[in-house]
Amino acid sequence: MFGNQIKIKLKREFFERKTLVVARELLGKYLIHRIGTKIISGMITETEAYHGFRDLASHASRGRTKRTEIMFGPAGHAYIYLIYGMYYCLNVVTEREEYPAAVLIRGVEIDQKSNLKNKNFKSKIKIDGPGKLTRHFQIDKNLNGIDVTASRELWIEDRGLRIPSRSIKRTPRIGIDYAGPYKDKKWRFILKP
DNA sequence: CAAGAGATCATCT
DNA sequence: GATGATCTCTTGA
Repeated sequence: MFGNQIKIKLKREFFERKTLVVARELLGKYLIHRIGTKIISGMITETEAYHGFRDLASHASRGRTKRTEIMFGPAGHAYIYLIYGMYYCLNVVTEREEYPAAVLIRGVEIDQKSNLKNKNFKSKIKIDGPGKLTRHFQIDKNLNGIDVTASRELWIEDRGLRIPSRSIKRTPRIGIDYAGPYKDKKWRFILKP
């Protein structure tokens, strides 16, 4: 049986809000990638917000280009790009059209079942880092631009978890030392273990 | 443990 | 031609 677990695909309105709110509220939601009959899923534990024209850490601060176009588009679409020649990063676009913003999904926790001598063990495994995450989820450029609120391939679910604010940590974002006054903004959200 | 470097390429100058 | 919203491995204290 499937039990009575709530599973609600996040709608566009969820992503049309302020980027910092979306980044905060994505913690505890479930990222799902379906490849044929195979499902890869995990609970989101770490995000970062990139928003506005001035945020020097955001690709969009360099202007509207072919690559960043998607960040200026409607909320709920995936923004996926290649970084350092070998890793993909998965973002979801937020806020209104024409305002460039997205949330980078940096970490998830997955359930892993291992079978050892006829005994089933369930364990949680953490995947830290956007590059490792996309590698695990088998996400690449082919999914760039996809509408995560309509897709049956890639989406995000609410399974009814409420995350209290005391279990959330905020820190500056990673890998953006060049971002001047924006490098110290606490726009990274982490679900404490 | 911390620090440094290499991998590797789409995107922008 | 330079660089980056990263990761992994190596070196050295």
